[in-house]
Amino acid sequence: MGRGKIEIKRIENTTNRQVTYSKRRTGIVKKARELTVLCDAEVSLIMFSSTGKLSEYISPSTTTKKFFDQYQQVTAINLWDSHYEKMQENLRKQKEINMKLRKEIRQRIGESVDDLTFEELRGLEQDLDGSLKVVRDRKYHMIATQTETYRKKLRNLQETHTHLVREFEARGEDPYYDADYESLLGMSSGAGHLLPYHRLQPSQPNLQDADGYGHYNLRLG
Amino acid sequence: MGRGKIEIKRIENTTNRQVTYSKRRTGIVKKARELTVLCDAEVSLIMFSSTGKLSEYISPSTTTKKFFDQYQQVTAINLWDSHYEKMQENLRKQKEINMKLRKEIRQRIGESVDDLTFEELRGLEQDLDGSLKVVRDRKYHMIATQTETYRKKLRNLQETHTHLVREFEARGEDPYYDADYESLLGMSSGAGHLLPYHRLQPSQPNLQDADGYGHYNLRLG
DNA sequence: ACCTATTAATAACA
DNA sequence: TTGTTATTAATAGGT
Repeated sequence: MGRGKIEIKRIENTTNRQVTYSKRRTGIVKKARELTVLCDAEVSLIMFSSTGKLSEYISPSTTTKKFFDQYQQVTAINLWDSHYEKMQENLRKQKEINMKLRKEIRQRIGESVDDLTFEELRGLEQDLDGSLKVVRDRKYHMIATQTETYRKKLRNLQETHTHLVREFEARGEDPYYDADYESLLGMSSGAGHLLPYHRLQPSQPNLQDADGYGHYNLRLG
Repeated sequence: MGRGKIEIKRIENTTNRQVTYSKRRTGIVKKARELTVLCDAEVSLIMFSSTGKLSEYISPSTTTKKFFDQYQQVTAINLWDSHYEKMQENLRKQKEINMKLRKEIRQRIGESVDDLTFEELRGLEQDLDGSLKVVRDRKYHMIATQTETYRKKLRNLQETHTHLVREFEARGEDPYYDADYESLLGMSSGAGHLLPYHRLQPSQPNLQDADGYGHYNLRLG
């Protein structure tokens, strides 16, 4: 329907394409309106030009939203809605849980303990007592472990020293080195038990802080 | 364009109207498709017949959702999206907080205490110790209060009885009731079990937004 | 559904 | 963009 028949394929000439878009757009909107009126139908026509410009026709007596709703009702794209509902419900639950947790913590901390019944109080006390025991045990275990590590390292060091000394002795080197070594030992440790000829007795772990909060250097490893 | 010109107004004859709808629907969809191809446009055409039947054309390479998104982006019906984003973010935060709270509780209970540093352990121990003290204090205070109440009641009872006895004495009755009263006292003054133990459900906190995270009114108007 | 006279849309051009 | 117009496309009414 024009001065010549055209093939239905993309019009490469930009100007031409835009002119055609404009004219045909007018035409299709007219068709949509006619369909609406003649046949008592509801029509939504939305178009984006290649440049992204929006045009639309929506049959009167129908808002866009209403149209979408109707469309969704038919096509079940309203998964959205249920998703939304679920999300809201989820949020509500999360908040609720949250509050309960907060309250529990508050009580465990010792706040807001005034409105508990005696039985609840007694239960909470026992809980706390148990927890405290666990934590203390863990602490002591940690101290013990670290102490043990420390002792092992110490023992290792001693053995290294022993080997060193034996090497020196085996080589029968200039006694200069011996003297030097002895003085070195004397300076570096001041502890008789580090001397290679003394066997270390298994000393007790240093637990003087067992009842307090001792300052061990626990990051030996 | 037909055997005669027609006025653009509702076709009253139902059959005629439906035939026309069918024919014109085909026509307009063809137009839409041509527009899409010729002009490189995106087109959404949705139609409901007067009987509620849905027909649609949506340009290929565009999903319905994408189309809606694009439409909403242009028309600002996308209030939705931002609401949704906020909600999702909110939910994420709630869950995160939740996890932290759970972890804290677990540690306070004494579980999952193994991955704490020594310092953290020490802090936790002190916390627990403090909390335990608070709870114990509360418990003792409760006992004291209850005991005091009990004593007052007892005293009251005694006074009442004393008055009674005096009345009896004044009336010259046999002091038989004295003995009975004493034995009654002996039985009931065991104290502890008179405390009113109530096993109550943990009180339900009012959860309305008390956590400070605003609750959005997410519904579209 | 199909047919086709007739009207409507529009391609090319200005 | 808008207008003109030759030409094609859509379709109303009838079968």
